[in-house]
Amino acid sequence: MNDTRERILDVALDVLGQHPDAGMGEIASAAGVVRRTVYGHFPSRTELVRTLAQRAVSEVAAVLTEANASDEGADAVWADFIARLWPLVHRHRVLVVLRRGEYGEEIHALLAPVDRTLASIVERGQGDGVFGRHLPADILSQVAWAAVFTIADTDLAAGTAGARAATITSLLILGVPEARAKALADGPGT
Amino acid sequence: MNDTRERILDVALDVLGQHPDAGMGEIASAAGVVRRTVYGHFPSRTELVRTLAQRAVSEVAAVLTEANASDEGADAVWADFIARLWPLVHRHRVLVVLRRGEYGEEIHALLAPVDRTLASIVERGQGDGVFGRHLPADILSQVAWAAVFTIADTDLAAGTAGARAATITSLLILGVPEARAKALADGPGT
DNA sequence: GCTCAGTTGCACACCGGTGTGCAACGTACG
DNA sequence: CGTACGTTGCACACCGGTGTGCAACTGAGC
Repeated sequence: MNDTRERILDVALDVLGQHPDAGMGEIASAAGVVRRTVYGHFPSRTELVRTLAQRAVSEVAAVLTEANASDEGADAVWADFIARLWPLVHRHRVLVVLRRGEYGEEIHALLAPVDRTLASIVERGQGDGVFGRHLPADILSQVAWAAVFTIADTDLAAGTAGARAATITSLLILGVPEARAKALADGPGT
Repeated sequence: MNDTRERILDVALDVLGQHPDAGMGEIASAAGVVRRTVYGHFPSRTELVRTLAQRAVSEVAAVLTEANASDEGADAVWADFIARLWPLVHRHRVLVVLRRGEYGEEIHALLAPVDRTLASIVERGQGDGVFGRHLPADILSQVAWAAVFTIADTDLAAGTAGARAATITSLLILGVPEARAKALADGPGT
């Protein structure tokens, strides 16, 4: 089957997210296939990880674009983004995990456009007074972003509770008052 | 010299913090010593990492105990803790980094008392109404704690700006209003 | 029934890191 | 001066993961 390749990529995303040092053997058996078969689809482990990372980044970039298309305030855009992102947050866990170690440089480069968009949203929010100025926009966006993954690693990961928690927490980091953060997390409208 | 052992531990802390997969050779040369010498002080890489982790954890535990000894409010205790922790935050980077991968279990166990104390502080704060209830105390403390290290990884790491940013951000996560957070970050008094 | 693509199950060479053994060296301390 | 300890610079065996080669098998489509 040609969807073997797809299955390998999907499984590798999970496996590497949990255990970034997993070898080709581990990935292969998780995909219900033999190590040799993986090499039939990807010339090297590096190449597998590369395509994996590209796929994950393009998915998050798409979600971000959708959320950013709205003409809502920066806080609503952020909340919308986190809500959309949540169902596939495990697909990015691998990016966060892989960002340290061998592939760090490469993934950082792939993520650069996303980082920039995030920073611009935060910057706009700061300009409008809905976000705080306790940190420069680029760093602030990174910290808020990272918190989402921290929460994804907790017990809350499953269910909608996680999405709500991630949204509220990241908004708090951005300097949004608690009441407003909760309102944004609950109702998609203003 | 017998302080060779100390130097190895110190250097390993930095090296592994930056690059958790560093080998004995890398650590050795960073310590200005030959690989064989490291094995003269530590029977195995595992043992090196173990003593390293114990040392780092006991340092942070000491700082936490100091901060927690005060009878201030939970928010002031937290701010005090982060301020004290900041100068040696790089010594824990290694713990955070190592928490994923091979030594995860072990480090998690070492950190358990710290985690518990942190959670109890947050719980007290929630009871007093100074911290929010958007997350259960144990998870909330972990997220706030993790944010400190996220900030430590940014450009702000050096200087007092980082300490201030880390304190404010973690307090925001805990649900402290921005004005109060800034006040706590600036003045040690109420 | 034949073909062909994908898969399997070995075999192998290679590499890098680990941990050990041992002889030689230097030097601080008696 | 001599000795004793820490360090050095090899040597080596071992292990686990990578990537390749090749023959055999399977199964779906012609």
